[in-house]
Amino acid sequence: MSERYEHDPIELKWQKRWEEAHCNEAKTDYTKPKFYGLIEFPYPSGQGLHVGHPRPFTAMDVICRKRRLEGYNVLFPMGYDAFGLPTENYAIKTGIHPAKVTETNIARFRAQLKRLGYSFDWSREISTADPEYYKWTQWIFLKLYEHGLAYKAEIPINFCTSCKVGLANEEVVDGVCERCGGQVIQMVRSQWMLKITEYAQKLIDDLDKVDYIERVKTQQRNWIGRSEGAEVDFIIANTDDKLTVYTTRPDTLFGATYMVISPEHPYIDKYKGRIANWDAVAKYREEAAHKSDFERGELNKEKTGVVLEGVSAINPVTKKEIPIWVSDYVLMSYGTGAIMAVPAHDTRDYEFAKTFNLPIVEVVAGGDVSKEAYTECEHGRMVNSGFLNGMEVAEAKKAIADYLEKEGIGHRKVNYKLRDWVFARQRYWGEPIPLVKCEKCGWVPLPESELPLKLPMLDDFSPTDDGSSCLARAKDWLHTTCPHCGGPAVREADTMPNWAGSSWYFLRYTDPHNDNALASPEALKYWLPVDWYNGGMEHTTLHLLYSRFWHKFLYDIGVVPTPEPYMKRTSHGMVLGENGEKMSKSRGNVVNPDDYIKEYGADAFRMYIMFMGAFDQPIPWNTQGTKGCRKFLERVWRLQDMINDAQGVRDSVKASYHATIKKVSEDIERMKFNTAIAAIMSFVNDIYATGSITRDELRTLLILLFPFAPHIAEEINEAAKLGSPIYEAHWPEYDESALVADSVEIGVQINGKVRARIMVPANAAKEEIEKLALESADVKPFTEGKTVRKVIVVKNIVNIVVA
RNA sequence: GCGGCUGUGGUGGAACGGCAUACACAGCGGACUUAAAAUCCGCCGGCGAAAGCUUGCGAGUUCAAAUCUCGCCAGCCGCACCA
Repeated sequence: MSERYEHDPIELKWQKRWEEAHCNEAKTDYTKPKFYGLIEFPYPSGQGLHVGHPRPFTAMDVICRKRRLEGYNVLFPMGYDAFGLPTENYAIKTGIHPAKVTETNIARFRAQLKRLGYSFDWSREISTADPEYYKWTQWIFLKLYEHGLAYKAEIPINFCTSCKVGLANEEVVDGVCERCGGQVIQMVRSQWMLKITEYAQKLIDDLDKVDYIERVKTQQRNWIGRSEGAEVDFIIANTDDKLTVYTTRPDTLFGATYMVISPEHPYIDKYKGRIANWDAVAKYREEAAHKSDFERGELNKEKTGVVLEGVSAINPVTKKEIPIWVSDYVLMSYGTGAIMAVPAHDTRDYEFAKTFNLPIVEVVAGGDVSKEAYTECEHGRMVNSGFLNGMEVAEAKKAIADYLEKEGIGHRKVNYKLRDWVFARQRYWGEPIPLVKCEKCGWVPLPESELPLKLPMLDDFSPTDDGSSCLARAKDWLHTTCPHCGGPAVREADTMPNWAGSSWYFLRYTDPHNDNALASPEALKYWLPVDWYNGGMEHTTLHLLYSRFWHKFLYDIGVVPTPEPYMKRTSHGMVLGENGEKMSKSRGNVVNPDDYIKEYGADAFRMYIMFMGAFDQPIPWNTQGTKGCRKFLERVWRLQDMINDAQGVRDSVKASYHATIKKVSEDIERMKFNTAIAAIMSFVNDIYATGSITRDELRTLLILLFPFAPHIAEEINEAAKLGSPIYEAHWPEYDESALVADSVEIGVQINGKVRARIMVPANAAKEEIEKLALESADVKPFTEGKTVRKVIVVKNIVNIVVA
């Protein structure tokens, strides 16, 4: 009898053995076929791992372990996205330096990850907060700056009037400060921006070059939000000045009965002297400043606005004078911050016009504009539109654009919803921006030799009164000399957003200890692109887009060899709390895996996290679940006592054996881990039904199990003396011919309803199956006295159509 | 609001447009045991008297729909300074 299955000693033993064998480290042999598997590196929070982390980690571990057995040189690295807000807030509260906090948190994460038996290449571990790492983050920023992709702009931040601190959107709850409940206002600051919009078209186009799951591509396309339309100039009445709008519907220009500008639009101040109701306008603008773009975009809220009295515009085609309104549903951040309102054919304009009794002029026939806006009108014909009358919408779009361009009052324009990236935070715990402001020379980049520009060691991390980070108080650090002229200069006190370090970390893994470059060209050439990147859907629009942008830039300047960073992108569903809600500290439903690992072992935990549901779907955590997988592993453990003397694979389990190899092999590739495990379970059930197992059957079973539950697989393999350690084994192949049984049962449908099941020879011709089906005793009653109109024979079903 | 997604037994889920409920969890029964646990073997969706009906609801396409299309209803995720 084998000993009882005790997970702790077994798992610790094999973790040590693998480490000593260096079997999970990527080789620098650039002649072998390579596989680069990547998962999103974690933010090392103070709470340690929660059960959501292991889902993608285990999945990619399964894939990478399989790839190694298939003979690939595998790079499966791990690191930490270590800069961030919670660590800094914790430091403000406790006075412990964020670097210290980060170090402690990383140590905990590392220990937890190692305990789970992941086959990470620990020799390549990185942290974005490490100066050796962020040196290159700063280097990339300087390259962006050098190529004109970094610029300063006036951008509002959330500012708590009570704490005197800049707040992240997340920290603003219902318009007030999350911490103190104080009033939050929008405060405009000059901040560094990155021109991601310059890459908008490439970021859309190159989605055709990569193998991302479709919903990721769709979400990226929608986020970038390309639209084709026109910019149109409206003359401000009684001036030579013009107000430019962007519209995707220039064809409806004759229906523009008023205009709306954003509360932040510069024309409000420009025409202050002429605005008769200035007090009302100023008040409205003040109120709008307290709302986020998100709140302002809420459609179901009542439309608000105020008209500019004394300032109006001229519709360039009807020549009519139309009013200009200010409303917060128009955002300064999209288009020109001004719109022409065509209430007959836009839902928001329609509601606004109804609220304020503005004229509604139908310009596309087909709807009923007395009831609602007619927006789905691509095939409608133009009316009330002068020279456009009678045209279809598409035709009218072209005609009006030609007209605008001919008359010089507008032009075709492609617009993107994508906005440039605000690349500055008024925070301490981030990468310093390596620029200084010289009185004489303006903004001057640090020379590469001065990188990394390290964060100064401080004791007090609280921000300053004006919303700057505490770096603004580190005078010794802040005041420096200009690298250009040697005169006095001041460093940038803002730091980079945490997205910076994560935008290129996959490059560093290829050559993590390189002092001379972010990675050597040889390493980049061999390892790139990442073959398979798995991450959460929540990162689809920000992180994934930001890192594609940086990569494309680095490609354009010759630093990286591929135009796209990731060949394949898949996404896992979130692990929700037991109540079905997203796990969060505030909801109090965070589950820590430690307890489960302790009680059931890492193998059982890993199996359950893969077995619990479809990988791409969100799933609530179930405390009971791990137990079932533990029971299964014990069932596998007991196979040791069932080994017989037979050789090879017995005929009695041959079909099942080969089917299992096929199913597990294919399902891992499709990330159908739950059904792969179900197949292994079924095979074990089949083995139990025979009462014994051969050594060859067991060895194969353990190899199939190894990606999911590597420790127990190694242990049984060793204890039963089945051969070399499994990490040195080859992934098994299956015999297609062994899969087919002599005869198969197929269903017979009459008019689409299953009425019978018949046995047919496995390789029977369609005609033969049809004959057997029609002759079946169970089928006869349904066909008697009726005409058989049609018989469809497919794979494992026959459908007989009778009438 | 905008964008993405989901809806199948008591529970988690399975099902290239082709026999709905694989594999598990829970439950029930049997064997073993003085007994219990563990283990092994088996049963196990609902409604209906039955024919049958039944994959959130309602239509459609098809020889055939959980799967495709449209419309509802319900829920989840993201929305640019959380990571």
